[in-house]
Amino acid sequence: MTKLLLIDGSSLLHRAFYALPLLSNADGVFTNAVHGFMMMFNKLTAQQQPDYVAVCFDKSRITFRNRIDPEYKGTRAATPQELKGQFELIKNILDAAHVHWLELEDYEADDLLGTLSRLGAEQGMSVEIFSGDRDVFQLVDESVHVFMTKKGISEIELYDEAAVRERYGLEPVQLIQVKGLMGDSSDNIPGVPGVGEKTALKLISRFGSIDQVYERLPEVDGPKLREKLALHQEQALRSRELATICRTVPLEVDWADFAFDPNCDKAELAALYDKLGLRQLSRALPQQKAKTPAAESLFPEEDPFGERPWEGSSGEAEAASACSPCSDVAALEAYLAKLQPGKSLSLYAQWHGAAIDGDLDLLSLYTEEAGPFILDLRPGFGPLSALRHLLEDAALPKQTAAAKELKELLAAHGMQLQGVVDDVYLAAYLLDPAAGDYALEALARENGLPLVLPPSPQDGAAYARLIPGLVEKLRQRLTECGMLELYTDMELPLSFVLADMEINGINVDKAQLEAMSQELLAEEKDCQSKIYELAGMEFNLNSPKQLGSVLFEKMGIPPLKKTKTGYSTDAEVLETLAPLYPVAQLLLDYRMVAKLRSTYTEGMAKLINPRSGKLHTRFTQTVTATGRLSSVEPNLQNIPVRQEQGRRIRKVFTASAPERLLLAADYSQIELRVLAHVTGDEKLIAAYREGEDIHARTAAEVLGIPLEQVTSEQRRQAKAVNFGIVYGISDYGLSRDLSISRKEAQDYIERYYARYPQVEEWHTILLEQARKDGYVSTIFGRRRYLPDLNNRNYNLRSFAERMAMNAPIQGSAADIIKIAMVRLDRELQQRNSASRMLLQVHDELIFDMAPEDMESLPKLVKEQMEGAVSLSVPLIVDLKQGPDWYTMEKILK
DNA sequence: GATGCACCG
DNA sequence: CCAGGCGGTGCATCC
Repeated sequence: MTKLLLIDGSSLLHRAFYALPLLSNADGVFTNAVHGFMMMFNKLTAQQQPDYVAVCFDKSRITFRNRIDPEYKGTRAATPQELKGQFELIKNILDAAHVHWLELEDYEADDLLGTLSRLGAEQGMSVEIFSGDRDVFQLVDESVHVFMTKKGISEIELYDEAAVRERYGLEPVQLIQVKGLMGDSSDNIPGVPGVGEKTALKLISRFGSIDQVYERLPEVDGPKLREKLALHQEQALRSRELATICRTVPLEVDWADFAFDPNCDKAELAALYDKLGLRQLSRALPQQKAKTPAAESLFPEEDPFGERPWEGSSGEAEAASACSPCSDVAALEAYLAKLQPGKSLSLYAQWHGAAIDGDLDLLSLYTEEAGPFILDLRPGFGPLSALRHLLEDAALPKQTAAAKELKELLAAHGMQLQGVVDDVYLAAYLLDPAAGDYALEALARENGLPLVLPPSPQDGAAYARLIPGLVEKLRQRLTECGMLELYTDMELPLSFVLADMEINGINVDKAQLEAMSQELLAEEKDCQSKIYELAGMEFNLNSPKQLGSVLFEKMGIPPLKKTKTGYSTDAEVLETLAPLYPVAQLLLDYRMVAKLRSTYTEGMAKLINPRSGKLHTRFTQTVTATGRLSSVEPNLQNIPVRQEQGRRIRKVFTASAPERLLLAADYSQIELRVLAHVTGDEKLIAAYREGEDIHARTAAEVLGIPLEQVTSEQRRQAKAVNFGIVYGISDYGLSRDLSISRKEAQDYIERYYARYPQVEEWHTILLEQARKDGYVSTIFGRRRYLPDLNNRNYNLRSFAERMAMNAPIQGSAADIIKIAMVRLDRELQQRNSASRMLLQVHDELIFDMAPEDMESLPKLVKEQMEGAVSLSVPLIVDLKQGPDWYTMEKILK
């Protein structure tokens, strides 16, 4: 059978561009996307051996779809400059390779694929479409199949009719109907607001098409959904039109033009590859004629640095050979001899396991004068000592990525890292705290820096050489955003404090922990057998699915709530059922003890460091969107406290010696105090200055009654309202929390705003400004970007609005405690104190207190925390001390 | 890898 | 009524 291969050139070039590091050749021409594209092309054509091939491109941004909806694809970001040029390049390469390509004014590549696949199929050909865009699934039929990129570009998946049916539960052509209903935010196709993929798939699989949905609208479940559909019928039909690939583009096709000959003359292509510095592709040319068997993947994982595309295009063969991992002390000393005093040194460490264990694999160094050096420490740590005088020299400025970990790694070898003036991760985090990932290569690309990483034959790359350029660029951006101080005076100093806290660790009583595990296990089994008895069968209690079917089907208990996938069995449901169904209470008991054992007693016991006998959590400084820290392995920021049985876990956390005590200092209502400050609300400020009970005051204000008459129930409700204000209030959330109707919750909020008009005004102005700026800020200028504030989707927009209202509050509180930590650490160092800061739990600091500090430390901590900043309301810190984290008594200071 | 659930501030 | 008042991590199940 004649085989026609159709390639979505626009989509695949984009895919390749974002999947590969941004590399340029010796002439500064960017080639990563064309490299990736041709690798994919060669692999697929070798595998499939098509008789005809065509590569289709978008011609321009404006197409016939813009006449249907002027906003179509209106939200698309501009194509990056580094990619734009590669579209011309790839067309030249395709010409040189004698591969037919086409583009047509007014149409997208998809439409050309749709039309050519139809024409090919009509000619009796078997058609394969290769794309990175799922929209082409609608073209799949008996004779048209789709190859879709998966996970970047290294894997490809084949979709035939059966595969599409399996994935979506629908016929391929019905996907047009689905997209009409759900829309597509990336193409700016509106769809029906409030209808997502789940609902759309459900509707189409039941009714078959949008037309049938509307024909049989009364049969659709749910009045709200019916209303939404009815309201947006026109938009749904228009969205479907936009989503439909045109299969009747006026094309004059002479199949002879499409003929693909792998053995044609490649001289011109080879010359072009050489000119572009695409060595790997160039080398593959002659072999390609001999039809090499297809490789498993484009970039085999087992040799991640061996055949990467930047090899050969770096134009730095000398530097490359000079920076293979090296463990030779003489070579290192020769390198160090080239350094000039006072010039900064860039450092990048690679290690395995926890950094505090010091298992360094590679340490990459870079200086402008001496270039890169990769120190291979896997054979042993001996060579590291040659660096001691440099690493400990505070006068030698050092630029790093992950300074906290580097400090820890070196501390494990008895070295005190000094002189760190930059950490690109912290800088990048401040610039976009929601990004989530700050890999050096990606940072270099995003910041428009040429990525010239010489390869190294084994398994290291001279990453340190990326650091100086990044530092320059990121510092410049921080300055522009007014965040440089946040970087130099808060995050960077804090990272060293955190390193010491992690290295120090916290003492735990392992024997007690293990005894608790045993007790909990016994209790768990007890609950388990009782539940089995009541259920009349045995099943997996930890499976919400099995549990749901036992409770709500077999036992006939009424299901109160559903989740996306089935019955809800969460604590709220079980608590409601508990008075009537004893099994519900048993399940709650079971869940509690199972949680305590698996996560806390057993989970933590596994993480005790065998050398120190302590728990060394890691504080992550670049994870939260608001500026808070988080804690992992183990998470010591969520040790149980609210219920007595869980709270007992705290007994295992003890001071590091019998004569010492733990000191806990927590800010009282710091977030509400920050709210009072940022809103400038007179009533809130007055209440805090008077030292009033803020929740009771809120109840009195909102209910219009005297403070003395507020009942405890009214106070509880007011407390929930205050939380709501901090979290970004919504009537839905408050109604859930207080088990009241939405209307009543709305009422509460309105009355709150009426009594605290400056809070309402702050919310209004904040959102207005944030919609314009695209971000909100803390008191200290820390930003959070919220692009969804202008999203057309109500849910996404509302979500962003709540984040906007919460982030300045939560983030400012995080800033304040960070300031206190940095200052307290300095004070302790200055005093040469034997007391240690151990933990931070968002609004609380835990110290291990030396006997001689028992008078002074509580005073110092209180002073420093309360005086970290001066707000328009006082900050109050409460202190407790005791031999363990459970047995704590208030200190009156 | 996503989901449900449970723990914290 | 698709799921939600904010910010996290960890365990277990299921796909």
